[in-house]
Order: sequence, then C-alpha cells, then structure tokens
Amino acid sequence: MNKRQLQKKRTRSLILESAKQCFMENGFLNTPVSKISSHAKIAHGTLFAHFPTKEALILEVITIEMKKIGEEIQKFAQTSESIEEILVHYLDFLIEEEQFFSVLAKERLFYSNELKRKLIFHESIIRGYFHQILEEENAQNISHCEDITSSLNWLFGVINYYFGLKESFVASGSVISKFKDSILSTFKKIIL
Amino acid sequence: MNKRQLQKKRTRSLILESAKQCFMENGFLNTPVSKISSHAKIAHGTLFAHFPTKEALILEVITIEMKKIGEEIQKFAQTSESIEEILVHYLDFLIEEEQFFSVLAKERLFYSNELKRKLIFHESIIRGYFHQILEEENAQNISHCEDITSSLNWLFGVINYYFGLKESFVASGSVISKFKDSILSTFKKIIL
DNA sequence: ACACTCACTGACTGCGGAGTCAATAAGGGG
DNA sequence: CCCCTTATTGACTCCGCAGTCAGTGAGTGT
Repeated sequence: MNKRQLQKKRTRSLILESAKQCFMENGFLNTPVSKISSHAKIAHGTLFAHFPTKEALILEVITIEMKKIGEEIQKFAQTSESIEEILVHYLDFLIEEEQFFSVLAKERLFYSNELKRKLIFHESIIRGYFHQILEEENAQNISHCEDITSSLNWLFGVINYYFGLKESFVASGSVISKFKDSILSTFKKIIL
Repeated sequence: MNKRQLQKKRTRSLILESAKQCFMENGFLNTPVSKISSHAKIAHGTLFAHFPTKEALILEVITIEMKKIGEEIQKFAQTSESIEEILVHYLDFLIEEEQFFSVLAKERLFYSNELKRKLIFHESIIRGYFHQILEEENAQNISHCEDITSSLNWLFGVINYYFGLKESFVASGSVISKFKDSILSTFKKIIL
C-alpha cells in the first residue's frame, strides 16, 4: 500500500472515529456533517469524498459497532453456561458501550428502513442466542418459559426504556449498572 | 360570543384537529407546518396567529390528549378493584388511541425539555394509580411485589417497545391488542 | 353610514445544513 | 524532471421549512 492509499485509509478511519464521537455526544440526527469534519480537522468536502451521504456514514458507523457486538456476544455465548450468565455478560457489555447504545435506542425509531432492518437483523442474532439457551433450559426443566419470544420482548423493552430515559434515571454514569440487579431478578421471575 | 370570536375559536380547533391528524400520519417532527395548514385549508400564516411556534402547537395537541387520558384513567381507576382490572382498562384505552400513542412513543425522546417534562408528569400520574393499587394489594397479600417502581418500568418498557416497533410486529391493526394477553400474564408473574 | 378592529392571507425572509465542484497540491510512474 | 493521477479544500448552491408582516376584507360599535 503506497503513501496515497495509506493516507486515504487514515482519513477514512479518522472520519469514522470522529463521527462516532460526535454521534455519541449529540445523536445522529443532531450532528451536522460540518461538526464531524471540524472535529476530524478535515474539510467539509473531504467527508463526501469518502461517504456519498451522511446516511451512508451513519450506516457505516453503526455497522462497525454492530459487528463488534456480534463478535462479543458470540464469544460469551459460547462460554456461558446459563441464561443468567449470558445476560450478565450482555448487560456488562451494554454498560461499557452505554453512551453509544443509549443514543441508538433513542434514535433508532427515526432511521431509514435500511438502517432499521440492519439493526433488527443484528438484534435478532442476539435474541437468537438468548432464545436457544432458554429453550435448552426449558428442556432441562431449569426454566419454565412458555413464551420465549415475548419474554425477550420484555427484556429488550426495559433495556430500551432505561436507555431512552437515561437522563431521568441517573444524573451521570450508567443506568444499566444501576438497575442491573433488578433487571436480573425480574427477568428470572418472568422465565421461571 | 360574537361572530369573530366564534370564527377564531373554530379556526383554532380546526388547526388542532388537522395537526393531530397530520401528526398521527407522519409524526410530529416529519410534519411541516405547511402540511397542517393546507390540511386545514387555511393560510400558512394563520396558524402562527394562533400558535406562536410549531413547538407550542405540538405542546397543545399533546396536552389536550394527555388530559383526556388523565380523565379516562381516573375514571377507571376509581371503578377498578384489582391491578389486573385497571391494567386491562389501560391497555384497552391504549388500543383505542394506538395511532397517537405509537407516534408519541417513537418521538418522545426527541422533544424539548418542556415537552418531556410534561409527558413525564402525565405518565407519573398514571404510574401513581398503578403504584397505589399495587401497594394495597401487597398489603392484602394479593401480590408480592418488592420493587413496585421497577416493575412498572418493565411494564411501560414493553408497552413502549411494542409501540416503537409496531410495524415489525403487525402489518396493520393494533400491536397492543395482539400482545394484550401476553402482557397481562407476564406482568402477573412479575408482581406475584 | 363610517371608522376602526381584527382574523386571515400568502409572498417573503432567514437559517441551518446536505451535497457539489473547480481549484490546489502532493504523490507516483515513466 | 515532467506529466498525470488523486486526495483534499472550502466557498458555493440548493432546499426545506419556521416564522414574519404589510395588505385585505368582513365584522363591529357608534
């Protein structure tokens, strides 16, 4: 890879980093492209040489992040024995990336259909892991969850609720870590 | 009231009706003021003679709707004996006004702080009824809900989740009515 | 009948922000 | 060293939309 290609690649990842930073601070919709470019210390037009539209940039940022989650989840889905264990891991992961996810939770309902489909696709992978383990535990009589899908709706429902109203629940810091124990114990009630 | 005052009042309520209609179709944020005025068959400027800003109009529409809910809830809070009964009533009410509430659920996280506070205030009234009844049932050993507040977070969480992803869950018709039974049975598990 | 008030009109202004493009300069191939 | 390629630049265009305001005509009070 020669100097030019290297430079281009560096600029691209610089844009992606700056974008993620800005998006986490102000949300996707409230971040003008100009803010990202000034944050990355590049010209406004440069950004459009790398990404045809703002939408494409958002899509890329989210795709990258989702890929990371997918890998992370897969990792601890394989090493976790029980539904409780995998849920703990999942919540810990959300806590780590809470800034990003809370923005996502707040704005997801506004995105284009392509973006929505992408999000749903990734969420369905995560749901898949939970689903599978719950089925296994049902079979082993560890849990007795008649309707796994709707139980997971409750789970993702609260999580999104906490993310969405984060500011009402905590002045600063993580909402999920504040309610982690409560989430765990209530979810157990639902699946038992 | 003379002709003029009457006319003004009529125009005002015409605007409010049209606004609610347009908002339900396209959401608050994606409805330009021009669409509301053309729907109401009045001039663009007329709207601003009645409401100083678009924000004020949204606030008014939501306030009116919230008032209705408050009254409705109060009515059946007084006549309902058990938490299950009041929840059924509440869900039925949401089903009736689902179009409006699903838009609200999707966009609530984007509103100005004043609007958010207003929504939270109204929601807290509803929560209050549920809270009170749950405390009473706890006292009578009908339910055993250690953490009422967080149980209600789960409840409002799923409801918002279903509203937000409505289109993914049902092609047309009401999401809440589809999941009503599941919501009731799961909530019972949580509070018992 | 006359003057005045006021709801209503719609063309106009201002603004924020997405996307464009001719110009520039640095890199690479011969 | 020269010419071609290409990443970068930032001023500019375009667009949608919120909010304005001088003008109009019907309503009102005397």
